[in-house]
Amino acid sequence: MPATFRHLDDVQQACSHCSLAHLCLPYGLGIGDVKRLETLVDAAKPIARGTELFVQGDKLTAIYAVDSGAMKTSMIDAEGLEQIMGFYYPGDLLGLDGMGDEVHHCTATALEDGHICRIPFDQLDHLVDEVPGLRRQLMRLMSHALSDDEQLLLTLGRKSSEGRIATLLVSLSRRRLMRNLSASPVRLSMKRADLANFLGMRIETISRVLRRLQECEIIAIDRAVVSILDFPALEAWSARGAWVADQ
Amino acid sequence: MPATFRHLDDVQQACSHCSLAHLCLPYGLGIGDVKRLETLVDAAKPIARGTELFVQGDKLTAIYAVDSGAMKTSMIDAEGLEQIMGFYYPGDLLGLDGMGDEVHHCTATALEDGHICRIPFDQLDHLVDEVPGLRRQLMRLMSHALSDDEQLLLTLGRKSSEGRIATLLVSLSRRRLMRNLSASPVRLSMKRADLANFLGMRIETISRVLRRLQECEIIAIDRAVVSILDFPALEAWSARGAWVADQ
DNA sequence: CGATTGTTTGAGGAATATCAATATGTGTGG
DNA sequence: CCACACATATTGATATTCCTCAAACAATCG
Repeated sequence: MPATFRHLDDVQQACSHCSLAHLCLPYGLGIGDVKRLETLVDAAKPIARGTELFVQGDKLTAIYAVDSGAMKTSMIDAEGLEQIMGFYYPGDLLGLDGMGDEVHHCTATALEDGHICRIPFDQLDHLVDEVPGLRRQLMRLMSHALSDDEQLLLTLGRKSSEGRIATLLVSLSRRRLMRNLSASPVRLSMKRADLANFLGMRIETISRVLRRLQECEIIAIDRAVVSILDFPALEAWSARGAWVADQ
Repeated sequence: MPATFRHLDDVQQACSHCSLAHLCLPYGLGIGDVKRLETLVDAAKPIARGTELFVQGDKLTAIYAVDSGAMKTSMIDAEGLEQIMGFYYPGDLLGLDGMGDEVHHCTATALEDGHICRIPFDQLDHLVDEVPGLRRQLMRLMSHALSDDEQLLLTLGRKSSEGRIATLLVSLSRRRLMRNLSASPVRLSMKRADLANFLGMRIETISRVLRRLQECEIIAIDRAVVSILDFPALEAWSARGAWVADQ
């Protein structure tokens, strides 16, 4: 067995611990296939806040999964400005967007200290040719990852600032639920400036909207931790300012 | 030879006429592979304005290429509102976003009478397993198609209304250049309401900005046809209101 | 603790949505 | 070909949202 491969016992533990469950790659594969895949995944490695996991333009050598902590991805757009693409929490996969041409399209940065799983791409790529179901699953994940982000960014584009914040909070909360975590509290690991960049508004406006949400007792904020007190109300706010397209 | 396959002579003509050239699938494949692929493509079929080529949720049975005319794609988002995802002109591929899970994620509608090429998915899928380069090329196209749209929508999110319109015009013009067409004029086949939906602003604002661009003699509008008189100026406007992220 | 970085709050102004009215274009049947 | 109805686009006046600038406040880190 090559040195990069680990024993199946270690691996089973690694991936079950990884809470990725149905969101991660194994979904839809046979038992044997999953085991072969799991042997590719390195144990979660620590990453320090501010560290870049990969940089836009880097050759894609691996796919990553957030084990603990939080990450952001960002792109430098045509005008040379940074645009934050998304925020990633435990269970989320990173680097899928670069699988097409094997180059990372964005930069991934740690928002706080955490741990990251690494799935070497060349080994995965070989396995893809051997296991028919894996290619499907990868493409499924790829298109889902992209369309989820896209969907969020799209709807944000037509909302008021209140709607944007509420939508983001609802989205983060829903993603927690999908991982069998409690809907609340949500941890906003990113700085206000990151939020502002992502949501396309100013940090001052972020502050004001969050204050308004607190005054209405829809959320409660303690440092980075946001407790959702009234989920239905938050959802109602998330529709706010979503212009109905005329005709 | 199955009835659905056509003779290579017909096919060569079909794809060379199709102006997809380097943008279409054949790019990067060997001559033999290209010929095998071309046998899958049906001749361009007419489509009437307003017709839906495929609908969100439909099983993916084919990939499409715009031969003539123009198309839009749209999604119904979580709040039940229509969100226009993009506009497609001759040479553009449609349906790539659904390749992951073989379900169309958006609805494609003809903006004017035109012609569409159809590439049956099941046959393409078989070919993918046989021709190694094709899978790469498809994933490349897939991720590019997605990231191009995403990029545009993203940058739009942080721009003023003037910046948004200018950016869209520049983008449409650049896409014409990529197909060896003249940069100008650009045909805005879609209604103002579609533009407004896509750009996240109101139709009245669209009107006003277009008027301002005309008054500055940067563009000239005749019906749906927009002539770009001063490309550098338009590019300058496209950066307008692109907030510099603080910090 | 200072120094630095990040966040909140306030006052004023610019951009853009909204509402209402008019104009232009497009298709249909006489 | 014209006249009408209907859809689409433009224009104007007003209201609102959100950004800008400026300052105070809180947190973090050496």
